[in-house]
Amino acid sequence: MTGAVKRPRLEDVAADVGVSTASVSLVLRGVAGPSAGTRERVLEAAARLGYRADRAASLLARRRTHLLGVPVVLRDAYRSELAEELQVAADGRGYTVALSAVTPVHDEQRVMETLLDLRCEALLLIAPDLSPDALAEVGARVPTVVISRHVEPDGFDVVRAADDEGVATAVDHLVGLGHRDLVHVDGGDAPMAADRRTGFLAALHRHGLDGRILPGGHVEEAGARAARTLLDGPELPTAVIAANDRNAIGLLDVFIRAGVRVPQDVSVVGYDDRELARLAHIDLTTVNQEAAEQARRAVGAALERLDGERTDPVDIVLTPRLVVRGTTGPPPAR
Amino acid sequence: MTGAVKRPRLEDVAADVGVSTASVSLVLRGVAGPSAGTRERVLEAAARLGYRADRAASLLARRRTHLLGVPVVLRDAYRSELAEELQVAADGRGYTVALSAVTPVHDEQRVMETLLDLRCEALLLIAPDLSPDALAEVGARVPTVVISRHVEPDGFDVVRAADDEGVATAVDHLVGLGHRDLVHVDGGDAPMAADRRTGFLAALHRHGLDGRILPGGHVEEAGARAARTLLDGPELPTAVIAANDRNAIGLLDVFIRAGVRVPQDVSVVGYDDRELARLAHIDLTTVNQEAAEQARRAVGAALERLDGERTDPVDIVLTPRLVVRGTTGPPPAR
DNA sequence: CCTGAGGCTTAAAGCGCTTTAACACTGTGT
DNA sequence: ACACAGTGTTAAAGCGCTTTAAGCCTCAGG
Repeated sequence: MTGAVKRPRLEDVAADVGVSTASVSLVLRGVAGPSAGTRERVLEAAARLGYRADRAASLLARRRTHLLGVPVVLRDAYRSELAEELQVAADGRGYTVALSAVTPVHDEQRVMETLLDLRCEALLLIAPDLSPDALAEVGARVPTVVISRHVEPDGFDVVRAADDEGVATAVDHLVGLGHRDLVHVDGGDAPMAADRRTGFLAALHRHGLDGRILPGGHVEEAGARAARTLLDGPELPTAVIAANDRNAIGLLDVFIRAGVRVPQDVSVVGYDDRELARLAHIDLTTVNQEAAEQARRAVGAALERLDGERTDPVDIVLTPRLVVRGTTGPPPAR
Repeated sequence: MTGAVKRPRLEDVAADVGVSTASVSLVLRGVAGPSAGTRERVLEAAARLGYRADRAASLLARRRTHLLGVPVVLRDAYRSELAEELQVAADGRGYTVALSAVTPVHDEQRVMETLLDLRCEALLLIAPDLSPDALAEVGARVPTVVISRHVEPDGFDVVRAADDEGVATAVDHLVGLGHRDLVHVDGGDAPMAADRRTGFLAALHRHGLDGRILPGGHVEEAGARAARTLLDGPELPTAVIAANDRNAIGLLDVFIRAGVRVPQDVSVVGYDDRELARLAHIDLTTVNQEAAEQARRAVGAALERLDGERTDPVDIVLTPRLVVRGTTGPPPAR
């Protein structure tokens, strides 16, 4: 039953109160002008009639839409979480987030077009796979913020957490516990993998140590594979820093099935601090990327551009935070 | 750089070609009328100028928006996957999906309002938590389809997979393998849990058997807890059917850490067939809910209402499909 | 040669809201 | 009394597109 009760228009409210539509519009948007009396009567009538502004008409008339476009990869928990935080952050600043899913049949480009058709005023891209050139092109068209990806700002802003520092805190923690033989299972060709690799090596060098890097990937399967490789090797390292939490989960799973005790035999560190890592039976030491803060900064950066407060691109780099849980401990005595 | 190059308007294309905006509009929407010559010239000019219709204006003028609203719980992989499938299905029928996230600060009601403000013509609700009354209220306002939830259609349509049948296929499979002592770790007070419980018991009864039900929940933690309970009990069942895949993963994790072999000592079945279940080292036998098909049916149901082809509510029930993998096998010899 | 039909095209009236310039009024200072 | 600054309010002009009725041709038939 499509209760086809026509929704009330501004005009209906105006007629009810006995003022012009201009006054009603002014009151409803909280613009100064109308008297307290008018204000009150308009608000009462609007509430009584259940009036809700027609967004399409409103957008058409005013030049602003107050819509921020966010392409989202629903299969990726980290990106989904960030999208959620973006919506919260945008809401707090009076903006609405329009989400559109990147799927096998809707690539990033296509989703951005859809979002622009909806008249989003800015695009917030969460760890996009686009090339720097493609990003620059987008940035030239519409205010754009790239989130959680290390890329040179070029007509667009960047907000990210320092992956190298994040890995370094993990290294420091492990070395502090006495570990000397560390392995990093990397994220393959994922965008952030390079920084994590260099961060790993650089941190070890600072301690006068060297370390091994094992090719990995960003999903459980890759961690599992890496674990098997390690188990087949001559000697297990005393600690492993995984590319991310999913990778770490796969790693843990295979270790445990093989009878390797964590952290007694080997310590494991993840990355992302996903919900999964916090579960009692996983209890994974990991690195938190401050998603909420990244989201707030990203929305802030977009609004600065929209408000014309800034035109130069910025690169906002946050410091990740190590969360120590139960999968790390002193190395086994040799 | 907000390359503030004003986007071309219909009028610009019309001027370029030397015809009226009406003709251009007609051509661009593929409406019969304009001659082949006009058609061609308009299309050429539109492409050359990079014209894209302003959706807000277009929506305002025509009464339709071709927008379907989907509230999505980003933290829930099953719902996210369904949202993705909905977008694909809608796209195939010429509609666009507007997604909005349900977050701690945006409850389902609020998200629906946002979506309606964007002028979505229908709402597709994925396993909503709303009460039947609340759903009926929504359905009275706007064409609504409830997906993946067993609820009496009441002014809205329902598309779902039969949870009881799904569990029954799992039971049949296990009993066929020789199992006689089955346990179901349920989904607590999640909406689908009840059907899975009754399906479990009914299927066993058909085989002349009885079974135990353990209180659970829909996340890994609940499965882990249930596993500990079972390990502490007098005797392990030979097979466990979990509330869903996440629950099963938690269960498996604890079993494996305790040295229980799967499936040699105990068989485990999940529900949902999430990506995780397919991983080589998990290889979980589980029940697939045909998300893509549910999505197609849901979009179809919504469009039927929008096109006025149907006003009576429907309840479309699909049959889930058991996917046999490596966590199920014959029971241990006693 | 006139009429009517049929094919194209377009003028113009919205869609529901925002915004600006102009128009009352009041009261204040001179 | 008179100009002058507020204060409140509104008429009216869009925003960019769709849609309908009317107009203009051309051509076949009478």
